[in-house]
Amino acid sequence: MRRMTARPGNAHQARLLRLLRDGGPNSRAQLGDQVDLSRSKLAVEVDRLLETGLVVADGLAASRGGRRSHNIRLNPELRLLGVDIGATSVDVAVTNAELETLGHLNQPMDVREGPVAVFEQVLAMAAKLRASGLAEGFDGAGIGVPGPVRFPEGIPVAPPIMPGWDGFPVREALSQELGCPVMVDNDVNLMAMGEQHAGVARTVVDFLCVKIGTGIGCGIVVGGEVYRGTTGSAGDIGHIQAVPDGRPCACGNRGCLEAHFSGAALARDATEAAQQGLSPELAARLETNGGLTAVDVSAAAAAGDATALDLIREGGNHTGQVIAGLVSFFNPGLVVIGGGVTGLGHTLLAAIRTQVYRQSLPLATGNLPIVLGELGPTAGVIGAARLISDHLFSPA
Amino acid sequence: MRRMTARPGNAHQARLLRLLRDGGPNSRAQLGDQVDLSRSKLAVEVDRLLETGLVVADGLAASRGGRRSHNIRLNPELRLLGVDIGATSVDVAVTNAELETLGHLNQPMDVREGPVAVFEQVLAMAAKLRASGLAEGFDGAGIGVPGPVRFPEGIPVAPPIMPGWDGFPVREALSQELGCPVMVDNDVNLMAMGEQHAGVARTVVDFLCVKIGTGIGCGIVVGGEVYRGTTGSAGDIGHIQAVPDGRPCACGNRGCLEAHFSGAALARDATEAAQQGLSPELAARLETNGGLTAVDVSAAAAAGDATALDLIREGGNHTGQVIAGLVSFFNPGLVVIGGGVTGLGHTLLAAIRTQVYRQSLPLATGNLPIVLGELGPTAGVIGAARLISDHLFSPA
DNA sequence: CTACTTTTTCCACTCACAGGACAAAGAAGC
DNA sequence: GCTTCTTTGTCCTGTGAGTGGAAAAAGTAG
Repeated sequence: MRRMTARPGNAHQARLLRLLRDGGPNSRAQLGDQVDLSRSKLAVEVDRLLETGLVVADGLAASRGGRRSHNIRLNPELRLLGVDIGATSVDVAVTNAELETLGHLNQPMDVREGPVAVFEQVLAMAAKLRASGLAEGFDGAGIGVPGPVRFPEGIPVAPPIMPGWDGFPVREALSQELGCPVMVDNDVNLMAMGEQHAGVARTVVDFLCVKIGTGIGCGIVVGGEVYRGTTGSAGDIGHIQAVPDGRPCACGNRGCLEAHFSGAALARDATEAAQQGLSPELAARLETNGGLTAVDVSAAAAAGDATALDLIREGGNHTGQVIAGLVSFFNPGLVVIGGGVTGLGHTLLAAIRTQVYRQSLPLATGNLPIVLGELGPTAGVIGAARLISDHLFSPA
Repeated sequence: MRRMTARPGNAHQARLLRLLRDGGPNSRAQLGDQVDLSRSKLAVEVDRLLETGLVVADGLAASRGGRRSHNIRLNPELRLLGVDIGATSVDVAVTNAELETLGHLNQPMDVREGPVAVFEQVLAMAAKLRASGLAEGFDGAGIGVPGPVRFPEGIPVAPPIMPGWDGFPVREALSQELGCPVMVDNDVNLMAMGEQHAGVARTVVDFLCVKIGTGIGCGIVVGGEVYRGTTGSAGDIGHIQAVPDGRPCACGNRGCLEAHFSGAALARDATEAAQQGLSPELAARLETNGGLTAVDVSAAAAAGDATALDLIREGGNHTGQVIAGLVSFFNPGLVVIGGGVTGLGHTLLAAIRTQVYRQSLPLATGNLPIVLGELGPTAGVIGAARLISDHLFSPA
């Protein structure tokens, strides 16, 4: 199939495309109910969209008591690529234009190997998905990277955990390789967009999305739009001080949240506890695997190991303390907790909730849900697909 | 003069009104350079605005090398009322539509006396300004109150330091009394709008405005618009924990920023220091005035009193610590420090800067100015006038 | 006084859009 | 099977907004 290069010609068309993306197939009449355009105008715009090939007719809709309407849907052959680059692994997924995941691959990877090696792997994974018949090519790709990004240009800036990526023109390079439009963003922002599109944050306009993985970051959504800050580093909460004169952190300060709780910190604490003989459960796992990760702590906690539970609780307390401050400041309508450590589940959540509800003022917490993300590892790739679809579905 | 009741009829007119407000008198041709409308269209819209009386012709502009253009300006008889209600005093000012202050009154007041008593005083002050010939009536009024506000309705919600104000329909009541449109907002948000309109934040779109007065609050501006949060309590940073297991706070927790540094806390600490004989300077002032306020500390510091300087430095450290966290999270392009304690000046500023620059990451602080507000006590009333003018200058 | 600019008005032409009329297609009731 | 009513889709015309050219008005520069 030849790739679509068309873009909506005006704001009305963009609006319609987004309605079809978010609401699935729709009859012309139903669309008319949602957009406040005259029937004639609507017909003209829909016809134009049909001409571009971005949308297609799709049979007849059920009758609403009179003549049956023709269904309209986004071209089911459109394909978007969602890439979520983490610190230690990468997710690549193919979606249709309605952002339904058609195929998903996850592979371990080390982001420190640099952009060239990583994108070689990403492109190979994309090729694999293509080869399996899911796509013949891509109409757009969204890329998430674990660090701050100069958003308009799609270039990482001074990313602490990604040596070799600073200034690498990710957007341009991948656009060349893939032959389609590409947008790049921080992985945390994409997780927020994913949960907003298909997860727990569907109905909220102002919310925070805290991702606890190798590091800790926070996606900020204001009025339905991701807020990125002046230099693209908004949400970088890993280095907020959680413990005065606490542990030394890689950033040079002491007591940073990330130094006290994150995938990396948790693994280190667990190893230490195992070596000190505090936890037979963890010691056994250390013996077996030759090392411990957050997943081991999670499993130990699930098995009722007291030390593992303590570690999680303590980390949750620190995280909750920082989040409590953010809640007072930002007054969100929802806080989503996600990332690799969601396996820690409700022990973590309970600790965070306790801190936030105790420390923030009632007006801010009164009706504030604090929940785990719904999408798990797919949040990032769905958010990536949504990022690029937002771009494709805006007037040219 | 009969008050203007007209409102712009469409977005173009609203745009023109705001240009005239922010840029002062302008020729038709200059306006044309800024709005991307055809000459004919522009002429039509300007004519309509002239008809409504919102703008008036104002002689001829200087030649730009050819025929001289007619000047257009906002009707100089328009009058806006800006009211900034603090915890212990109230500011009332009259401005023209270009938000130039024509008259300004400040009186001590206790917000705890409740809305009825306070508004009696405010209305008397407004009447005084009217009587002095500055205005014959008001075309709109903006009101700032020291607590969270349900913005659309203009009603304070659960304000901690304003007993008796919870649920009081400020907007409706004052609109009745004054006979003009009224908008109500948190005083901190108004200070931010003031500094944005006429102060240090003129060129920034994302910034924070920290107001240290009786309490501590923070105005948040995102993309040029004030962000108020889900329940209107965004920016309420006074109860973020600054010191673990610190001093007890009125809110029931310990270690809140406000308990360790604010106008009230500073006065208390100074009194204590004076009584313990740590500072002859402060003791003398305590003797003279029978009590100490932040102003006394400020004066003592200016006189070189070591204890006063220490108090300010320590407070600045706590404040800076909290702000450092907010900077990491929000990545603003500017931080403005204002409020009653700006008299503490550069000692305070230096302490805050030290903490922020030390604790936040370089990407966020690299190009981040932290400055004192430029407008002092007029920031609030100018912001109030701007709030209502934004309302008046939007399509009906 | 002439040549050139800038501003302003005037006017004809285009184009988007709303909304009514009508045809097409189906549902519900008899 | 027939009639009546509802919903959907198409066509068409009138209206009003807006553009851009032409020319007049009012300057400046030399």
